[in-house]
Amino acid sequence: MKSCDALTAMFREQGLRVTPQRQAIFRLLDGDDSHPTVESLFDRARSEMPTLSLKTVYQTVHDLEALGEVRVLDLGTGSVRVDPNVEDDHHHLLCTTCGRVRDLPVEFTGLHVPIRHRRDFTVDDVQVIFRGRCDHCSDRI
Amino acid sequence: MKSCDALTAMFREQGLRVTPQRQAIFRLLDGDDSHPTVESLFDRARSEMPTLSLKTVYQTVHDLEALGEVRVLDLGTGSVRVDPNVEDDHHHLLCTTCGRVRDLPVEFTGLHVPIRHRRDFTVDDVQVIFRGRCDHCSDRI
DNA sequence: TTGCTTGTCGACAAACGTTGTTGTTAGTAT
DNA sequence: ATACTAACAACAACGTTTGTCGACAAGCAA
Repeated sequence: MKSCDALTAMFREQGLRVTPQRQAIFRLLDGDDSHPTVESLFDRARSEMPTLSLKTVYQTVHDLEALGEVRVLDLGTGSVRVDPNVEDDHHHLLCTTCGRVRDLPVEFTGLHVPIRHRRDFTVDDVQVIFRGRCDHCSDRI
Repeated sequence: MKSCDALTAMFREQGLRVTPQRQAIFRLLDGDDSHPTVESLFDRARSEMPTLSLKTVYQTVHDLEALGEVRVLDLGTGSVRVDPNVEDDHHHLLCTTCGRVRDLPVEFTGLHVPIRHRRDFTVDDVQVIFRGRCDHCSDRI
């Protein structure tokens, strides 16, 4: 994701307005590698801006996604997660116990659909999800 | 997934009762490689058993999952999908336009977490999702 | 069969994450 | 400063999934 200033310029350029609400969300996402849910972003933003609505957070996240500045992940945890890291190609480790997501900055080779199965299908994107348990959760069995 | 008869025996063995509703669901899932949603299973089952409730379908699907006879997939399409193919290790092709899911019966080599990222994490399962467009959807742009 | 026990059914409603609606506020360009 | 209009907060609705519960039916023993 670009810097808050760059996002501000980019939003203006697209005819999108830069409001205090949006700037707060920019700031929260900047450098956040915890893959927060929209709800948790909302909670954090609301502590400094109590009247903020959840809808606004969703809207801003969708705008950022449309501009390619964040990626919205659905890893089957019940709610989507916001990943501001769109610069580096990466995959994800998901702890099925606590739900935490970690980036896996590795590019796998050979990850393509064999020709005999590729027929009738155009691949845009490959996503690899490693499910398991982080040690924090393994310890507390 | 095993045959309807085998499932019947397996359910009884586990102390689960075999009802006409469950048998109808067994029959619908047997040989179905369309990765139906619970809702679509419900619709089809209801055409031959109008009083069936959606809850019963969910319950039966979860029972089948607990016995390891189906896999419940959440590919971020908004609803979970039932995959009766648990015999062959496989991944999935997902059409982001129509939502159709296709099996990809390929085993990728080299799909493991590099040592330096594996620390603090125990991997149980790897899932690869190829997103794109099936030709049926590419044609109708 | 009969009766008992226990798990299941189906109707209803609620939980959850997400999106639509609406009148009002406020960012932006002129 | 003004006008235009997108974005806001508040609220309600949506779709998917789960909880509750009385009535019922499957399975078992005799």
